[in-house]
Formats: sequence, C-alpha cells, structure tokens
Amino acid sequence: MSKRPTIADVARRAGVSKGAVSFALNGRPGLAQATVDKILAAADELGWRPSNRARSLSVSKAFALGLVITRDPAVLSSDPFFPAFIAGVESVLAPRGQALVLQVAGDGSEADGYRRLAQDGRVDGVFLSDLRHDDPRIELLAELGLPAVTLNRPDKDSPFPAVTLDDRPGTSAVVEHLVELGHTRIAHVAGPPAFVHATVRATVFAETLAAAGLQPVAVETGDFTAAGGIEATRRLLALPEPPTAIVYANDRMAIAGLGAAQAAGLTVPDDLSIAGFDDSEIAEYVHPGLTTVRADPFRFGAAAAETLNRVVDGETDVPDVELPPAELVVRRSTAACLRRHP
Amino acid sequence: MSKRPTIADVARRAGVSKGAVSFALNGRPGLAQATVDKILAAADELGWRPSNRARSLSVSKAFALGLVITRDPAVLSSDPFFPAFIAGVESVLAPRGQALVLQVAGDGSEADGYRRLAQDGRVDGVFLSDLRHDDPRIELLAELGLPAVTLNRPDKDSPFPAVTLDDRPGTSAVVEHLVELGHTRIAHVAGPPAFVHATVRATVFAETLAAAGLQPVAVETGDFTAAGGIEATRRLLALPEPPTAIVYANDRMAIAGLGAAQAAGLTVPDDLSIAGFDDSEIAEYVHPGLTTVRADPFRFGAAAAETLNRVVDGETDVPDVELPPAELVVRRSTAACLRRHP
DNA sequence: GATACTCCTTAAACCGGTTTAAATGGAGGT
DNA sequence: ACCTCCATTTAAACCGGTTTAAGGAGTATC
Repeated sequence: MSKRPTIADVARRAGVSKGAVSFALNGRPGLAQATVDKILAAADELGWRPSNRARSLSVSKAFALGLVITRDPAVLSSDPFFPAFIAGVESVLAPRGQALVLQVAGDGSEADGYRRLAQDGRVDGVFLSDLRHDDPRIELLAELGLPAVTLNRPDKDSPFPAVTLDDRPGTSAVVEHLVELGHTRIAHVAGPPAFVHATVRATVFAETLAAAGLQPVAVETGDFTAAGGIEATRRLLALPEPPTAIVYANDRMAIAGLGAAQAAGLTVPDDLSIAGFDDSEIAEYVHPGLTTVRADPFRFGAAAAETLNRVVDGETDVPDVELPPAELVVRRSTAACLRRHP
Repeated sequence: MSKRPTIADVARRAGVSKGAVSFALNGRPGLAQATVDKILAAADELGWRPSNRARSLSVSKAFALGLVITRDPAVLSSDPFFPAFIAGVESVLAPRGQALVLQVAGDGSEADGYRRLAQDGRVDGVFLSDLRHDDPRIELLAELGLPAVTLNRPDKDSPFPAVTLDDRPGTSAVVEHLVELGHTRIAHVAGPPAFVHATVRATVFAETLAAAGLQPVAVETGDFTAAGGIEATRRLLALPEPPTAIVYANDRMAIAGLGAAQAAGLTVPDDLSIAGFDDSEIAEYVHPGLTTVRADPFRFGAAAAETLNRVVDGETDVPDVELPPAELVVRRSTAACLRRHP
C-alpha cells in the first residue's frame, strides 16, 4: 500500500535525472540506447505508471473525450444507438489510454453541459450528436475552442469534421419495399422537426413516395418516444381513409405503434404494415418481427472517436468520414396489404 | 481567445498573494473579510474558473466517479436501468462539479477496466453494478484501494456500503398476483445464475409459489437478452404440460417471450399470462401492455452517487441506503387463465 | 594544444493550483 | 518606548510530470 512510484523514483533507481526518464518514456531521441534501456528497466521494476493528473497539467490535455446527453432519459434509453456507439468509442479510446466522460445536460440549456466540459478542461473534444437544424451548439463549441466531431452532417457551415452514416438509402428502401408490396396508402410518423435526422427521414420518405407516383396519406410528428408513437398511430388510424402501411422514424415509435394497431383490433401485417428504424434488439423479437433499417452504431462510434482524436491531435483539414449506409431489414411486420379499405 | 486567467492573475489584480486567493476561494478562515471580498470581486471580474487539472494534481483527487460497463452492448442497451441510473448519478455530480467517467470493459477481464480507472487516477470511486456471486471485483477494488459502492448487497462481506433497492417485494407480488388470478402452472425465466439479482428473483419466485402451496412448472435460465427470452419461452411452451403463466426476470426477455407466444399462436393473456421486470418504456406500449415490476433507477443513481461521495470524502462507516422497493405494475398481459390445459 | 562540434545528460523552470511555515503589522499592556 | 500577542498575509515548497537551455565529456579539426 506504499505510494505509487513517481518519475523521480524511477530516475533515482536508474541513476539519471527526471528529465532523462521523461525522454526515455516518451521515446524521445537524444538519449543513448543504453540509458533508455536502463530507464525502462527501472520503470518496469518499480511498476511505474504515469500520473494522468500530472501529465494533464503539464501538457494541458485531458486525455479524455466527452459526450453530452440531454437530460431526458428517453434520449439515452431510446436510442439503442448510444450503447453501441459508446462501445465503439471506447474501442478506440482504451488502447490510447483515454477516457470517456459523460455529461448529462441539465434540463434547461444543454449549453451549460458543453461549457462545463470545456471550462473544467475535462475533455479534449466532444461528440455532437442528434444535430438540430441551425444547431447553436456548433457556434458555441467553436467559440469555446473545444474540438468536436458532428455525427452526421449539420445543415450549415461547420468548422468540425463530420462522420456520416447515411439514413437515406435505408429510408427509401423501406418505402420502395412497401410500394412493391402494393401499398399505395402509406403514412409516416416522423421525429421532432427540430432534428436534422428526423426531417431527413421525412423528406426522403416523401421523395421516394413521389418518385413512385404516390402521395403520403399523412405525416404525423412523433417525439421518438413510445408514447408519442402511440398518439401518432391513433391519429393515423382514425383517419377517414387510414393508411395500409406506416413508416416510423425509429423502432420505439414503431413498436409502440404496432401495439396500438393490435390493440385497435388490426392484424399486422395483414391489415397494416409497419416499419421502424434502428434495428434495436427487440425489433427482431416482437410479434410480428419488425421490418426496420439497420446501421452500425459501434462502427460509427469507433470512426467518430478516431476522427475526433485527429482533430484533438492538431491535424488540420481532417476529412469527413462516410460509413456504409443503413440498410433495410425485412421481417414479418410488412406484407402485401390484404384489406381493401372501406 | 486569450488564455484563461489563472489564480496568479487574480492575485495580481487583487493585489494579494496566490495563497491568499486560494484561501479566499475555498472559504478558508484566516483572511480579513475585506480581503476576501476584494479577491472574490477580482476573480469574478476576470471570469476565473479553477483548473481541474491543477487542482487534481495538488490535492490528489480526480473529482470524478466511474462506472464500468461490460463490453456486451446488451448490458447497457438492455437495461433501461442504466440510462436513468446515469441521469440520477449526474444529478448529484453536476452541482459538485464532478464528472462521470464511463469505462467499457474489454471483452476479457473487466478487472482491467477497474484497474485502469484506478491506476490512471481518473476517478475517486466507482459504482459496482450487476453484482455476481462471490464477486471478485470486491477484493479487487479493496486491493486497489479504490472506494466503491455496491448496487444492492453482495453475498459476502464487503468493505463498501451498499445502496439497495429490494426486488423481492415486487417479485413476490407478481407471483401472488398470478396465483390470485387462479394460475397454478407458473414458470420462471431467470437471468444467468452468476448474477446475484438473477438468483434472488428466482429464489423469491420459488418461495412465494411454495408459500401458496404451489410448485414451479419449470425454471428456465435466460441471459437477460431478447434472444435468450425467446429460447427459454419456446422450451417452456414445448413442455408436455406447458405453463399458463410465465414470470420473466426482465422486460426484454418478457417482451421477446410475448412475441414468441404470439408467434406460436397463443393469445396473451387468455392462453398465457406474461410478466416482466423493470417497467421499461415499451412495456406499457406493447400489446397487450406488459405486467411488470417498477423500480426507480434515477433515484437509485442519485442515492448511489451520494453514498459514494461520502466514502470518497473520507467518511467512515457510511451506512447502507435502502430505497423504496420495486412494486408491481399490473397491465393487460396477465389475466385469469381461460385455457384448461390439454 | 587549443577550438570547434557532436552527443548525451542534467538542472531548473513550468503547468495552476494547495498548503505550511514564516514574516509582517498594528493594537494593547507596562 | 519596548515587548507581546494575535490577526493577516506572504513566500516557498509541493503535487508529478514535460520541456528548454545550459553543461560536460569525448572526438574531430587545424
């Protein structure tokens, strides 16, 4: 239980100065090989590990990246995205000895979350997720001088590289899939319009439908929560001429919608086809299995972490990274429509 | 974009020494009130904020707590528990200026995760979740000298305080609820026996049943994942005399089981009653709504963080904290059994 | 044999706080 | 006027690393 050995202990043991030890441990040139070996051996024998605290102070780096999550537990629990994304991030950070700091933003302004992270110097950079239209966080971070990476591309100029995973192909594939099944009355339950990815999905939905010569029956706005999915679904089913297929902007709303449809006495997919987005774990196991769109959040996390590290390391003009697009996963919740509407 | 003001800048501006500034800012006695005011004013005008890095180094504290998650993305995504738990933790950390460091343990030994967290000095203490029987992490942490708090009570002596949220009342309430509905053939899908909470639930299930003069039809072991829930359910339904009610150790398995039952042509709850555990968000919205057991993970997180901070702050004999027990939430997935078995 | 030039190593400053021991200064006592 | 005493305040060491400028020991050059 003795104190941890410091660099001074290593120096004493190797019979050299602190500076020499530092050079040796950082693989810096200018030391005789014999000396380096001697120092490394001493460090090894003492079981020396660098103190992050001291290193942080002297080189002014935190050796950590940050992720800000809005308080709404929904956001974190919702997205089956985050857990896998975080695992991906860690797969990159761990080997480099970096840590991931989570900041849950207070109810009010999440800006405080970023500000704290920056001012406390706890992280060297942050991930910017769930981009909103004209997202104010971009200027905020630029102003704070905090490096960042955006998850997907913002809708305005940004000084930060973007790591993108295109939702479009998956979304249009869902619509095309339904059209091929013979559906003509297709509705969409979108996410909150403030989010870029929500409107992207809604737009692609409409465009793909138009390309097939069809009009949306309706586009309801949900909030990505199950409760919102239920509400939106009820409104759609209450229409004079209800849809025969509904495309949801995420799995949570889709699964809730599935429940609502069944509760209303409909049989899925015979009376109504349902498709989600995310391919969350349960999507495969609800009855009927949910047709959805799958991305690779783990890889997304790894790519985002790598890119952010390049920015943090001072590289300029770090290029955007484009990941393989999300793809359609067909299950039992979508089928040819049997019911000719009333 | 000028550099952040340091304590020396404040000192210069207030016309005092660095030490005086430190005293004033930490509300330490021994300074004239007038001086304190002068210093605080100067700090305020300069917009001074303490450097965590410097503070960490000089007082040898990280001002952060850690949470280690095993690599399996399932664990994090699964438990609707974690997101809310984390939000609760943050509600305590944020006002104190502390951060939460997430460590995803490598596939192999999660011990490395804790070891890294400790040796890097990134955190002052950790939360110990998903306790296992004779959990080796307890000795590991004691050995590393890293303060900790266990979520629920371990099954052996532990030097750490425990924050507990009793699953028992909720679990037995589920069983009693089913018995009252007239079920006599009740089965359980348990979690992996390595986990304390999995066996606790299984034990309470059996005990409550016995108290009602009944025998379990069967107890299948799942792994808390949806896939595992499906498997276990299929095995139960394939029994010569299948159960009329199944109690699952968590919602994920229950929802998957619900899907499996429906896929097998059964009507829930008429042919089979199903109950889960967690009251995850979708539990309310699947069809039929899932009868389950609800706890308060947010509060759990807050209590755990408070308790851990007391340990970290050097308090001795920090008492265990007992939270209100989980309680039964009855929905439509459980009802009197209509089907007299074959 | 002195000067220059490498090459290697070290002492010391620095990062930005905290903390301890010592110094300063003014009031009160005689 | 001198000494004490106490309340304030300060200088300096320290936390454990990194980094820079200077020092020292050997060869090479002339």
